[in-house]
Amino acid sequence: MSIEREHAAYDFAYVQEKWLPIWDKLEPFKSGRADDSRPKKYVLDMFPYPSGDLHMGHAEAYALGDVIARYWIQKGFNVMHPIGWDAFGLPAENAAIKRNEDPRIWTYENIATQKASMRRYACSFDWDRVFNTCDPEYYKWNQWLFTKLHERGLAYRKDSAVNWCPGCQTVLANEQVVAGLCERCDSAVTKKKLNQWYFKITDYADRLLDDMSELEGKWPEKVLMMQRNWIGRSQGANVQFVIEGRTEPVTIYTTRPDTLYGATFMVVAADSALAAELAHGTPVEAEFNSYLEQIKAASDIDRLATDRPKSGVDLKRFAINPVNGEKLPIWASDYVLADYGTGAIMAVPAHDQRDLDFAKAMKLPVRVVVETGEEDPSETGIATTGDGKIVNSGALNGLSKADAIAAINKQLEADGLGKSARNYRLRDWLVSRQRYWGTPIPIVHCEKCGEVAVPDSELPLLLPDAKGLDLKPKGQSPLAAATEWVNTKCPKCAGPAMRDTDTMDTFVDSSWYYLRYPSSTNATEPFNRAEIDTWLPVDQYVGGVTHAILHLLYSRFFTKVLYDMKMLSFTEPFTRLLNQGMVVMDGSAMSKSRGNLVRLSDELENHGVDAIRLSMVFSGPPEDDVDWADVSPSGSVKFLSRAWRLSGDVTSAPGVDFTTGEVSLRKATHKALNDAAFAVESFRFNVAIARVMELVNATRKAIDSGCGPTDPAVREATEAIAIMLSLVAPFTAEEMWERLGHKPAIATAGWPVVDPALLVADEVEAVIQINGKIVDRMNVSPSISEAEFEAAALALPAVVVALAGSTPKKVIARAPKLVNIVL
RNA sequence: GCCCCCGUAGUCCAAUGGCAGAGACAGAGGACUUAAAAUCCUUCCAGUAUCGGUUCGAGUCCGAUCGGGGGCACCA
Repeated sequence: MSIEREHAAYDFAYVQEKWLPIWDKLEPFKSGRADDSRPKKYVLDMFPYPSGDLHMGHAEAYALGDVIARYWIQKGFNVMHPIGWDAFGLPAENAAIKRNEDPRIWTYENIATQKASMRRYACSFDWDRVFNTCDPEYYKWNQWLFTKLHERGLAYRKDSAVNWCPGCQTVLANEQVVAGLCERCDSAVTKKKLNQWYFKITDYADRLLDDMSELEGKWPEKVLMMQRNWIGRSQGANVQFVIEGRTEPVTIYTTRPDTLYGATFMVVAADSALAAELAHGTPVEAEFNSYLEQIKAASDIDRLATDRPKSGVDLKRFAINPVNGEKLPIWASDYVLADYGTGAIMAVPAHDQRDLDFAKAMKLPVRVVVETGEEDPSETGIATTGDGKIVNSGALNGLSKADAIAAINKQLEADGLGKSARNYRLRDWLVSRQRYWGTPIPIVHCEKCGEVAVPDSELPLLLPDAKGLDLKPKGQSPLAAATEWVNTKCPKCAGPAMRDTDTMDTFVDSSWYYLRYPSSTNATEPFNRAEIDTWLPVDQYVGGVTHAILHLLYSRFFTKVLYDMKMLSFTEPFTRLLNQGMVVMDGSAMSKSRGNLVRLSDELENHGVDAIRLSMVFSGPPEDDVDWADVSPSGSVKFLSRAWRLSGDVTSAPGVDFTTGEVSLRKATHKALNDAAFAVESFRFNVAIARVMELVNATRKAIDSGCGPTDPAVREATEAIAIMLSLVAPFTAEEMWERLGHKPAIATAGWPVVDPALLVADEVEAVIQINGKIVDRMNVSPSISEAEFEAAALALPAVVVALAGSTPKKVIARAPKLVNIVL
């Protein structure tokens, strides 16, 4: 590469090749160790899944994370900005089946590819801290944590109707079912009765909800909303109903105990044990059984259809309403869920739409007990849910909804018939998976001892070799076929026992990985407490909103569990969160089938790394989607070479005294540094770049038609531009830095100190309004007093004319910007 | 059905309740050039979805409507 070419024009390809090996040697992003006295920052990007090479979405996410990490480094912080790979999971396994090879091969190949691409993309990662979740050194601690949760009763097995994906041939967590479809393969999810492992996240529902107050203003409001919604806490009451011919009463859950007198029937979930019991031995048992079969056959999609007619079976049994002794018929229906509340409800058709729909379909009575002023629900078919005066309700008559709830709760409690209760939409986290490429569950099943955890000394429990195993999904874990692996000895009694053949949901892997980076090679513990206390919690987490519920909720859960285990001193893992938008094309998500896929490698080839990074960051607010059709990478190239050209025009020597420079350009420089810093800290990266563009324009003007290239202010401005650009366009910035006579790496050059004296303007143009309309302007000193300012405004000829001798009603003066005279 | 967010030039987007325009894309014109590219300069374009309110003053706050996006969804 000749010198001539280097200086002829900005050549991004040449510059990229030039600096990478130099940076490899300098390692500017190695986070400081114990003796580093700089204040610490932990900036974390969500780690990628190695599904192939990096794509446009990665390019955006990592560009944004890089701006933040590089900014704090420039600001003098000891920044840890690590990366790793979320490497277990189905895509690898599916690829392995297709190619008939070990999923390890595909996974580690892709990791190598992505790693090389990240290096070329100039990500400011600390490469010493890398790990992959499929490394036995990592998943060993997954297993260790599983046994700790097991010890505490937070990992348990139960029989339950679980979400089953017929495509992936595995169970799914609630969180992985989106609108009745498998989030991965879009197959219609069905129900299957299975014995599976769960984590008891519901024990933490209240804390997961209440601790969110601490994240207010630091996490996107949207994410907090989604989590609140997902946890779905509801306040109500449990009420006992005596059942004719049954010794035990049945407890129902209601949020409207004030409407107890309006109950006209009871409904139990058709797929609950209670329903089966109530139907058993009655004349309707056959009818009930065939109804149950029908329900089981229905997919989630059918269940979720909004206009689905109500169905059910009259069990010909009766419950006694505890408040008035009325006999209520008991129905079994699928509109009541077996796993929410108690699986049984009192139906108040007048004031609940679902109950009303059911009552209409089954010709059951409707009784109004709250006068809301709306029309009769039995006429309109619309249940009235608002507040009003209670009627037809004995002692509650005349009360408001809130008062009635308080009164009836008190009464029920006194009579021992009920008490206030809470319920949650959140269910326990189903963690078993019937697939190969994941962490083996470290449990041995012994006929004598039951479930026995694999002892710490035997961890990691390695995945059996994929060779010889049929990985094709068949509803049972492929591990079951590894007979030598499965058949083992009970760690407790040494008798013959069998290993659990399921693997863990990969979300277990990502629920604590951020704790591993500070001591990523630690062989004796999952994470080192001293390192954790230094670096954690994560100061800034950056990632997609797709993980708003799953990953972020699970991570918060794990953190709280580890806190309870006294392994951590904090209860929230991520202090601040930034959700970047998606990269789309012409308004819709990129996909091969849509034919609007933009290849990152092509874009990098055509415009260079810096221009792509700049385009991503400049396109708009980071949380908005980037529509690639709206951005102009060639515009970014143009701007970068414009900035680069400045560095060749500067003629003063490095180290020249800036204070002798031309003042107006100096002011522009210091204002840009100040404003850009503020913009970066408030995640308005696009605005920060606009400030740099302004300064580039001002510097260009100063060189061409102002103070000229010899002025120290021109050097000061150009160096500031290079440093600010280093956050988003590291190659261009480094090249500028060298041309300005400095040594690499600019990444650690430091953000120039802003001189507050240079932030004050000499003169400000003030606006003079009469009744809010602008009549004149005047130049004033920024330090002018309010009184002086007002007097000057009133003395303006335009104002004197407008006033015509009259006295203004009111004068609002906001020195030094505005005077509003009210007539 | 319930909840949340967002509507600013042709486009992407700025604007602590105080001059609607910071920045860019696209367009137009000019300088340089034999010409083109590149570069530099200049320039057109909206009154902030609609209606009402609060205020000396509203893109910004409040209410309603319309439009767009998102979340949850038979959770009693």
